[in-house]
Amino acid sequence: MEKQQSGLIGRPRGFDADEALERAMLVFWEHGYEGASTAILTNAMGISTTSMYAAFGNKEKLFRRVLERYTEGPSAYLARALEEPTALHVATAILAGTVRTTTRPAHPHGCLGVQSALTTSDSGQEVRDLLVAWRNNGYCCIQERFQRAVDEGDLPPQTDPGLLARYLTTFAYGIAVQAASGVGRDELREMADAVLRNWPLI
Amino acid sequence: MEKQQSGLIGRPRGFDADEALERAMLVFWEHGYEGASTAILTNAMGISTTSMYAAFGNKEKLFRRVLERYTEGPSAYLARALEEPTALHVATAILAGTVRTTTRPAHPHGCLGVQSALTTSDSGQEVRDLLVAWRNNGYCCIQERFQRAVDEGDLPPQTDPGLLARYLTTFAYGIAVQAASGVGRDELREMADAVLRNWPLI
DNA sequence: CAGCTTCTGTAGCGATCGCTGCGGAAGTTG
DNA sequence: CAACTTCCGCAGCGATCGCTACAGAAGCTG
Repeated sequence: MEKQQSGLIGRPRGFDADEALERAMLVFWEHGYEGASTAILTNAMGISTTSMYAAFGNKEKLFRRVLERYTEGPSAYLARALEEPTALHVATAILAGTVRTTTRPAHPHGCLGVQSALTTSDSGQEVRDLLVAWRNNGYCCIQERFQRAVDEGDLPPQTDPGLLARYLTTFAYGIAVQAASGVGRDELREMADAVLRNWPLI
Repeated sequence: MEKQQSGLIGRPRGFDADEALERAMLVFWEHGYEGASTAILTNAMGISTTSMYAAFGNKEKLFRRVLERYTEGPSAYLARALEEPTALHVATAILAGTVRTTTRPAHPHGCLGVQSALTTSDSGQEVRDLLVAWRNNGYCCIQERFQRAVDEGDLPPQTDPGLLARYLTTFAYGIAVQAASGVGRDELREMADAVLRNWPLI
């Protein structure tokens, strides 16, 4: 159902699934999971509802694919940041990436992983939980990275890696909300710079 | 339509409008503006849809009333905080109030003003804009308070009140997202304390 | 070409959305 | 009590929700 299983037999798909996912991502990003109706989604994707359901299963599965794409695309700065040599470099890359991604011109403002389903109706609870897990996963990766920094002597030994990761993610979430509210890139970057001048705060 | 205009003539309202608003607030707080259906709202309020429309006009007007109630109730810590004698006291009261309100047991977690309509469908844009304005109003009040602190010599003269207010609100929004994601009160309070130990950061 | 598989456009499913017309019930004023 | 005003339960409005059955079109393999 979800993908062509026989491979090359039959009529091939008449649209680029990758580009359709990209367009769906922008709709979910702007309107949220429940705010994006299948009609708006399929219209933006340039395909019929039938094609969307044949290719992706249903709306929730489409969103899960979109979230994967978001993680490997606009949010990929996080994975790259974790590979920076020092905790300060990590934090710098995360905040710079957050500001850049949440205020990109001609893109929806804010963070898809934050604003897509902070609250939902009962039928959206699973997606809400999915995004809670998504954010928590990011937090855990940062925490582990900071723990490594402590072990390596990059951060003071009395540093609490969990608390420091909580501080950094809290700030990043706040930037996402500010961006979604229309606050400009320059102001957010200036603020992030001030935070980094006082690193590590905790 | 919205309220009894003749005063005492006719059959009096059969429910407590204040308590109905309180219950509606909890529903909007938990499910967001669009995630809270009129059926769930009226059921929680204990009244029929007809009564709700007669008393409050429509769903959007009900939400506006709820937002006023939220501002004067759970979010009243902000107005009180602005009256604290020093900028540090202001910031301390704001962060303490944010943590307390967003993690109150037996209440929805997070901040109604942040999570009710970060993203919406087209029909919810007005409420989304309303909450953007609500958050911006809070920011402006804090900025003006910090400007006063600079004028009074409470903050260093080179301090940028706008940037400092942006920093504080960003952190508060981040706390709200963390709380909505299930992060506990103690951890958030510990983090807020660390931020306040480094005040003013900017 | 024939025969097969898959895709896609139309049309519409049941359910829910926000909202309302209507008539009887309920409480107030003389 | 009668007359009046307002409230509220029932029922249902048109629109939209996520989703799907169906059949013909389209492209593959022989």
